[in-house]
Amino acid sequence: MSKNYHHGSLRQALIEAALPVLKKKGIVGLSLRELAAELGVSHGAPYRHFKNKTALLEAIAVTGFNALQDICRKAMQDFPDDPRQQLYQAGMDYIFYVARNPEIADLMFRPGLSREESNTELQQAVNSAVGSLAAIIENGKQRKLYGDHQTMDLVLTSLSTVHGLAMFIAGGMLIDPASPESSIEALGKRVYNILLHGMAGE
Amino acid sequence: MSKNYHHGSLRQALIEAALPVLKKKGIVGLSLRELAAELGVSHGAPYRHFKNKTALLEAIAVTGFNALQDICRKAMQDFPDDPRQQLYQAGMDYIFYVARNPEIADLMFRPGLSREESNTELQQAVNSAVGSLAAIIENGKQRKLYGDHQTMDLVLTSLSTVHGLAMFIAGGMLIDPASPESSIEALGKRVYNILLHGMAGE
DNA sequence: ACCTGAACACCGTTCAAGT
DNA sequence: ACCTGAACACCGTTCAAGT
Repeated sequence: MSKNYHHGSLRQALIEAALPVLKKKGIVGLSLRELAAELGVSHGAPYRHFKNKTALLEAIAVTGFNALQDICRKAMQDFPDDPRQQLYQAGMDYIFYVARNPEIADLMFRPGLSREESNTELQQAVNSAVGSLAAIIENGKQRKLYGDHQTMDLVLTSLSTVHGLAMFIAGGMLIDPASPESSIEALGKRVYNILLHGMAGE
Repeated sequence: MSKNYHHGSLRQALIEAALPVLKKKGIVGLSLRELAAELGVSHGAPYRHFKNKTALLEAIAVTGFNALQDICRKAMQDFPDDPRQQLYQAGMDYIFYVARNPEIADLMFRPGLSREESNTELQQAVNSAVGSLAAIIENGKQRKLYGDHQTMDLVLTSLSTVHGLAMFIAGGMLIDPASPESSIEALGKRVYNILLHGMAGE
C-alpha cells in the first residue's frame, strides 16, 4: 500500500475524528479540511465518501439511531419476559448514551440539517430504531400494560420524553451538569414514573 | 441619515434575515456575509452586534424561548381558572409555533451550539420560559391536579414531550409532513392524554 | 476504486479608519 | 456608537490527473 493512501476505511475514520471536534467546537466549528489534515489525507479525499459536510453530519446521526436500536434490542434480550423493564432499561440506557455522546444526539432529530433531500439512509436508520422501540411497546401491549393507546402514539410520546430529557441533561440546561450518575438515574426514574402513570394523580 | 448606514436596527434585521436562510439551507449553509450583503451593509457590520456566527444563532434561540414564554403567559390569561386547559393550550400553541418556525426550534435545546461560554442571555431566556411553564404547573398543583410529583419533574417531562413531538412534526419524521392542522391537533390531543393519564391503562 | 493537488469562489473574523 | 473596506487565514467543493 502506498504511504500516501490512508490505511483503513477513511469513511469511518472521518466519522470518528469528527466526534471530538463536534464536542469541542460544535457544528459551526467543524471543517472537513481539518479532519482530512488530521487523518493525513488530502482535503479532497473526504468527498469520495461524503458528498458534502452535511452528509457527514447525517452519517453521524445514523450512528446515533443505530445505537438507539442496539439499546432497544439489548433491553429486549436482557428482559425477555418483562416488557415494562425493557422500556425502563432502554430509556435509561439511552439517557446515559446521550449524556456520554451529546454531540451525536445533537444531530439526531434535526429538521434543519438536510432540508433538501430526504437521505434514505438516515430515514431508514430512524425507521429501524423506531421499529425496535415499537417492538418493546408491542410486547407490553400483549401483556395489557398500555391500555388501548395506539402503538405509534406511545412510541412518539416515550421517545420524545426520553430524548428531551436526555438533551436537557446533556446540555446542562435546568440540570446541574455536575450531577453524579446516581442523581441522573433518580431523575430518570421519576420521569419514567410520570410517563407511565401520568402527570395527574390517580 | 447617511445612505451608507443601515436604516433601523441591524441586529434585529440580521435575526429576521437569517430565518428564511436557515429554513432553506440550514445552519451549515448560513453565512454572515450573505446576510450583510442582503441587508446592504458591509460584511464587517454584523460583528458590531454579534461576536460571531454562533452568537447570532443563539440570539435566534432566545427568540424561541421568548415565544414559549409568551405562549405560556397567554394560556394563563386566556384560562385564568382552568390550569388543565392552560397546559393543554400552551402545549398545542407551542406545537403549532414549532411547525411554523422549525428553524427556530431547531436551535433551542442544543448542547452543541455554545459548548464554551454559557451565554447568560440565552440561559436567562430559558429560565424565564421554564418559569412560566412552571407557573402553569403550580396553578394545577394548587387545584390538586398533579398528585405529589415535584414541579420540576413535571416541567421537564411535559416540556420534553411537547418539544420532542413538535420536532417530529416539524422535521416530517414519522409523521406525514403534509398532515393538515386538524390531524396534528388530533395527534397532540392523544399525546397530551397519554402524558396526563399515563401510558399504562388505568 | 480511491486519492492528490491545483483552482475557484466563498467564509469568519479582526482592525484601522472613517462619520 | 456604528459602519466601511482591506487584510488574513481559512473553508467547501470540483475536477483533471495520478496509482
